[in-house]
Amino acid sequence: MSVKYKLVVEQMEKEILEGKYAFNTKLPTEDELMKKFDVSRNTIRKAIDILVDQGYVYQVQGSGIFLREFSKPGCITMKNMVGLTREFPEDEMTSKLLEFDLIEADEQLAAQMKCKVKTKLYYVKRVRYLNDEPFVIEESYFNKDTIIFLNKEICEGSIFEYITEELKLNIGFADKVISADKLEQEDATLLGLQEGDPTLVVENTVFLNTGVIYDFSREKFHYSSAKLLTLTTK
Amino acid sequence: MSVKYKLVVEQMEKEILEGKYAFNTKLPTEDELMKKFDVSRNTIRKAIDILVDQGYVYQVQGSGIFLREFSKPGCITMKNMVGLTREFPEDEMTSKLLEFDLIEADEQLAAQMKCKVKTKLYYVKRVRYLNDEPFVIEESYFNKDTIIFLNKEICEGSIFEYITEELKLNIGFADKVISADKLEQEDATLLGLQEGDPTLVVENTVFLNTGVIYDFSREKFHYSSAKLLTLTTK
DNA sequence: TATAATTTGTCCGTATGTATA
DNA sequence: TTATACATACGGACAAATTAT
Repeated sequence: MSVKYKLVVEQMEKEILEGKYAFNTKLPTEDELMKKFDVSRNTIRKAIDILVDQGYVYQVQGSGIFLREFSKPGCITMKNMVGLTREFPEDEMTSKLLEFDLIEADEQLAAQMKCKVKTKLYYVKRVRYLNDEPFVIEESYFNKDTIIFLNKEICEGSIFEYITEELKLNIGFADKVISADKLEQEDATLLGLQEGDPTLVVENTVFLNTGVIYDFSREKFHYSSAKLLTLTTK
Repeated sequence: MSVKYKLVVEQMEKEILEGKYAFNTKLPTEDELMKKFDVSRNTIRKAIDILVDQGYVYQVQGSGIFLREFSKPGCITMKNMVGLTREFPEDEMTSKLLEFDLIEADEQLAAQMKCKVKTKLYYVKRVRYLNDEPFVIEESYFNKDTIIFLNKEICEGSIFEYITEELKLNIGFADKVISADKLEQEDATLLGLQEGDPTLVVENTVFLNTGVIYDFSREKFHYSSAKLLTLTTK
C-alpha cells in the first residue's frame, strides 16, 4: 500500500491543515511538486485533482494552484460517504442505541434497497449527541445477505469500521437525498423539540464497489444545529 | 472547442440517456471505447472519470464499467453550480421578480461575500414556480465590482447566461450550505404555507475561476416538494 | 501594447501492477 | 491458472491562459 498519488495527497493535506498556506495564495507549481515528491507530472495532477475535488484547492490555467477556503465551521461535509464522527474534532460525539432488530423488508424497503420483499434486514435506531445535546436520529437497514452478522455491541461502536475491517467489504459510493420535514411527536421528543418543528432529513443509499446496496439509512437532524456542506467544481 | 474527452462524455451521456444500457450492466471496456472514439486510453479514462463523478457509471477493477442508477425523479442534483431550469425537463418552471435593488453590503453580507462593508451589491428576490405551484424563494446578492451591470430584464431571463455569455466571466466553483428552518410569515405566504412551517434552505457562495466571490444567494424551498440529491464516490 | 516566459490543460504512447472472471 | 480489464505510473509534446518583461 504505497500508492504514490495517495502519499502526495496525504502530505499536501497535512501541510494545508497545518496552515502552511494562506487562503487564495499560490501553492508550489506542478513542476515544483514533481521535484519535491520525485514523481511524474501525471501523478502530481492526479493528486491535485483529488484535492480540488475535496475542496482544498483550485487551479487556474496559466497561473497556478491556490488554496480555497474550506471547512465552514460546524458544517458536515457531504463528501464523506459515511460516519460523521471526525467532522467535529473539538466536540464530543456520543450515541445511544435505541433499537436493534432483525426484520423482513416490506415493499417500500425492498424498493429502496433493490432487494426482494421479506429479505432479512438488520434494523438499527440510534440517537447521536453533540456535547450532550441531541443532534441526529439515525435509522439504518443493513441487508443481511451482505452484512451477514451484526449485534448490539458492534452498533455501539463503529459499524463502518466493522464492515471495512472485519468483513473486509469494499464500500463504493452512496446516494444522499436531502429534504426538510415536520417532526412527529416521538422523534421531536428525542431531539428535544416540539411536534411539527422542522427537521433536516438525509436518506442514504450506500453501495459496495460492486454496485450492491448493503445499507439504507435515514438521518433526522436537529434543524437549528445541523448544517450540511457540499462543494461543486466545474 | 473540440476537446476530445468532452466529446466522448457528451456522446456517452447521450447514449446512456437514450437507454442504450440497462442498470448494473456492462458498458464497453476502456479498450473498446478507445477504438470506438479513436482516442488514447488517457482520454477515455478522463471521460469516464467525469461520468463517474456525475453519477452515471461506476468502475470495478478487473471487471468493467457499469451503469449506475441515476437521477432519482424529482430530485435537484447538487452537482450543478447554478440554474435548476434543466432539472425538470418535463415540467414548467416559471419565475416572478419580486425585488430588484442596488444596495450596500452590511457587515454580515460583507463577511459572507468577503468584500468590504458598503460594497455595492445588486439584490434580486424571485419566486420560482413549478407547474404554477410555488417551489422556491431565491434571494441573490451580486457584487457590482464583478457584475458591473444588471437590470430587471436580465433578472427575468437567465442571469447565469448573461454572466457567462455577455460578460464572458468564467464561473469556477461554489459552496452550498444546506439547512432546515422555520418559515417567517412573509416567506410562508409566498410559498403557500403557514408561518412556522419547515423550509429547506440552501446558501450558495459562487466563485469565479479566479477565486473571487461574485454571488451569494439563499434559496428557501417548499419543504414537501423539494428534494436535493448528492452523490458521493470514493 | 506586444512579446516572451511561466503554468496549467489536453493528448498521446508505453509499461507494469492488481482485481476479477 | 490464465486471460481480461481497470489502476498506477512514467515519459513526451503541444495548446491555451496568465503573468512578467
